[in-house]
Amino acid sequence: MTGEGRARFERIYALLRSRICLLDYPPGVRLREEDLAKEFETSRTPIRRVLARLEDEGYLRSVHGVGTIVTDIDIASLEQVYRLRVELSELIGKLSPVTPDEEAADLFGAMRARCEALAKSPNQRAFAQLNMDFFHLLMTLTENEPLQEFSERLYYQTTRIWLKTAAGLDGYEDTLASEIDFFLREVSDIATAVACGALETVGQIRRAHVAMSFARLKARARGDALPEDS
Amino acid sequence: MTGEGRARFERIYALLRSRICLLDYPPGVRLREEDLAKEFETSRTPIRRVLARLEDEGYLRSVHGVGTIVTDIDIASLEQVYRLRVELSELIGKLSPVTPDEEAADLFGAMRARCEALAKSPNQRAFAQLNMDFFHLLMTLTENEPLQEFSERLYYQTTRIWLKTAAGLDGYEDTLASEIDFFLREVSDIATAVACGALETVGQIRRAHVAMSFARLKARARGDALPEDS
DNA sequence: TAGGATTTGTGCGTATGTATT
DNA sequence: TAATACATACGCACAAATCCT
Repeated sequence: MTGEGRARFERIYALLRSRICLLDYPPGVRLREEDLAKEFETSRTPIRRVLARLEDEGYLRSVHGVGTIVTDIDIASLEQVYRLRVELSELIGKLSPVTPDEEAADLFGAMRARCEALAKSPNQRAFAQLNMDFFHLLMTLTENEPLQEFSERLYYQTTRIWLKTAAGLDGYEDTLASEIDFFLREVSDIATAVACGALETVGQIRRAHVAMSFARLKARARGDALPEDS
Repeated sequence: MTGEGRARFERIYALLRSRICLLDYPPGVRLREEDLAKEFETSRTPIRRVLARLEDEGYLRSVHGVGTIVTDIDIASLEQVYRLRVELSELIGKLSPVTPDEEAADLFGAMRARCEALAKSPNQRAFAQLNMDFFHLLMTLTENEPLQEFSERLYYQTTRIWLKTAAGLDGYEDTLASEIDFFLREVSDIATAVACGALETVGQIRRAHVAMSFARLKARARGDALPEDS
């Protein structure tokens, strides 16, 4: 695959994955090749190429005669994904970290500003988008491509389930506000560390926050009360 | 994809990947969809499904009008892959390690025996196969599926390049014998650790050997003399 | 430079499998 | 249980791109 076709492939792939992970296509939904072909003004063939990749990566499952279904994930599998994600998070600061220049520091500062604005008017979708943007910014701190690729896979898999779980809760508005608060602290701490050029510290902060995020997710799944904000 | 078609897909995928990684298809070789379709007695369509996955995983690159070419990899990229592989190796003992039963210990013992036999009559292809079998046996020690999947990707990518580099050297017979010797030690140490149920130790031994293996590879690429066997 | 040979990419009709009535 | 509707899997023909003479 090369040239123009390649570009179209990447575009459709990124868009569909984004829809899956932002729950525009929630787990269980059936995607129809024909509909997608019509939307992207092409035939079924290039669409099938994209769906095949999304299936290989675990976002979809095609069943002959039925349809192409957005996968769900059980809590046990999710735990495995999260545990690996925790370990990989720290490697950002260990494997080929880049020395952040002033421009990079500014980008992290801008991220903090966006986060503060969000905290004032919480919104789930905006939070999801900001979270995703922050992830991609973090990934620019390492030049290790396999690490980038794997981190991305784990991130998208966990995030969509995180969103699904969060959305299904009673009083999820409080939860959302609370999560945005935790996230603001993370972004803030990491922005500071980046400004100092302390990449290893960035990895450790990230690791801690990913781990805590999953701990809160499990706690809520069990119906526990959240520890008070100190 | 489901049922019979799925099984065929997996079979062809595993076989082609094996051919790529054992250098039956060395880097640069052009695969023709038509030929593969004939060999597996099917049309181009299912073959293209397999090639697409192999391309997504980095083993192949399809170029419109030219062919589907087995990728090569530069030493810089290989270093990135190896460094991540070193880190993931240790996780076998940390993320959902299984408690090995007597049968598992026996399997590792059998692996050691095969390795000792190989040391007496070195053979590159047999070594590659044994190495691959040992890898898969190691993977049974964790139940973390994402870790299994990523480790597998990194293993296959590094192994084929390792083989390519090793095969191209002057006096590679000595190198081969030496590498088999190192490998025998690794298998032996790990078999012992498994027998003790010391999974964390298994991960540490593995990590050390993966790291040393890459160090030797780089040293040979620079044309250094190998340190003497003590 | 032009044209023919070759190979992958695309489009679409048909086969096959599933679910529902 | 059988028939019908419908979606993916497959195979083939043709378009598009590249290479070589």
